[in-house]
Amino acid sequence: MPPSLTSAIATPRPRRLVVAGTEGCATCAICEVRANGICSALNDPELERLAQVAVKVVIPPGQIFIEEGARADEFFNVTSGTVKLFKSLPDGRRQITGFVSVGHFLGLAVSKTYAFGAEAIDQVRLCRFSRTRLDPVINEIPRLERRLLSEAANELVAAQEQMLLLGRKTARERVASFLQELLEKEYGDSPAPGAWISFPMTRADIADYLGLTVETVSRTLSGLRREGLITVRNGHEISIITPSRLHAIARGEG
Amino acid sequence: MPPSLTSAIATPRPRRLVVAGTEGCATCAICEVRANGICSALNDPELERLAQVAVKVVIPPGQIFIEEGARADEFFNVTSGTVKLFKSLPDGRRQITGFVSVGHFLGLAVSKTYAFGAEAIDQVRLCRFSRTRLDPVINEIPRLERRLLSEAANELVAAQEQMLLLGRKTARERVASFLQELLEKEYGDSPAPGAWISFPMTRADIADYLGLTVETVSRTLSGLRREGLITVRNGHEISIITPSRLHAIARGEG
DNA sequence: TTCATGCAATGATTCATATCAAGCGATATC
DNA sequence: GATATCGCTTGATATGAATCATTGCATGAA
Repeated sequence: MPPSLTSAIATPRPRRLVVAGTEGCATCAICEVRANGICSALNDPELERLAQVAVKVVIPPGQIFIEEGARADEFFNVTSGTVKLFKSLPDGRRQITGFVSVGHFLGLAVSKTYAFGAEAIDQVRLCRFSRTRLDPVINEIPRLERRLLSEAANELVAAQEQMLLLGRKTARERVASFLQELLEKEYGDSPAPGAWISFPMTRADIADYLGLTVETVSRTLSGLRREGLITVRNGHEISIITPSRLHAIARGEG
Repeated sequence: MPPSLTSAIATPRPRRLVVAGTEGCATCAICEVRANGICSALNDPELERLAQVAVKVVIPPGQIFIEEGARADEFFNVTSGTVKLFKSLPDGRRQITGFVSVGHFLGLAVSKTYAFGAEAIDQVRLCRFSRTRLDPVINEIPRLERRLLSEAANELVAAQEQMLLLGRKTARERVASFLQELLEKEYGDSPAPGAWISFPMTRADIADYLGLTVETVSRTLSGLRREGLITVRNGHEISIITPSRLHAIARGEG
């Protein structure tokens, strides 16, 4: 009955939050991701202000650093690596609501607790902000709030697209949409046919993201491969031979 | 292959946007929904400022007033009635991403176009704002922006919950979740067992919201009725006999 | 080397939900 | 007053994806 139970159990539940490494960060101004994320909205003095409340942390692969339902008293800004966001049912079924990487921030919460969990897929670097210390900074810098709003609006659009996928698309269309999304993340809207795209998530992650089982994801990828639409290398690198065909499938016109 | 094609075709595609009625609104201060929506964040002079850019409109049932992909140059604030938001596939499959009623605002868009459509279910009253005229007002009133951000965060949480539903819940769990949601909208978290809740959406709407077919929604409701968990009256009123049982089912513990 | 473990692919079978079909009341149309 | 049409329900059947089962291939440990 529960579709993703197996994948949820097969995956070893990573241990509880232990911050693996922290480094002081007095110099957001020279941060390697300054052009991304919330920081891109700020000038030097504002960054200086932000730096005072930021701590850099490193999260090893597989570690959950936001626990569903935990007190939401921290904000994060991803500076490298890939994070999966998820929601779970009591029996272990899991839905991944998004994969986020450099530039994205995490922790926007309505209530006092996080409505979702977050787990590092590969090694992840984050900027961590205490909420109580970040709030006054946000109040001081309207552009920062503007930036958060636009980020939230973006995520909302992505979420609506994903609802369409989960509610109405076939397995084939879902997998095609996922690959399409990878392609867009890498190259924007310029297709670049034949280029290799590598992705860190496992088949189980993809399944939990697309509302399918591991087997269906695997079979569907094999199918697309057999049809000559894609090539797969080492399991975690794909090359999209015919982006336009894939795009058509993703929209249900395949 | 396309699950909701039938329901999409069965539903007569409502005609294009024609604003049915407009009334000037110089008096947001005495607006009946002042306590709700974006207005609740404002004091009298601020409301006065807002009123200058607002127009009240009335939308008849079935009319689409936001067209997917259309230029996004208006904001709306729902003052009465119920609206369904949706996304569609080229072949007509449709996913309803949410039902919104009094207090909600619509039109937060990332790009220059709306990523979703909006259709009135019953008669809907809206406050309409031209985006170009609203933007400066938002800049002037930080609290307004704060309010928009919190609203967006709320919607994001709801969207994640819905992704979990669409990706991982069974038909029974989906319908139970929907009823649960109706109950919460009406009574917050105090169950009020036995009270009648009326809802305006059709079975087809519910199906398109839950990623099911009309038939499955109907059968599932009948099942819950037969089991004595709910009572249905006139098709659009339900009474939840055992809220806790329903809640358990919705979370997959039924 | 051998063994265990995790991840992916694939085949056989089952099952939940879609599809197809029919009927029923309410409301609207001619 | 006959006849559509719409929204909903229910039954019979089909099917796409889940489930169950096996295998292969890495990688890491003993």
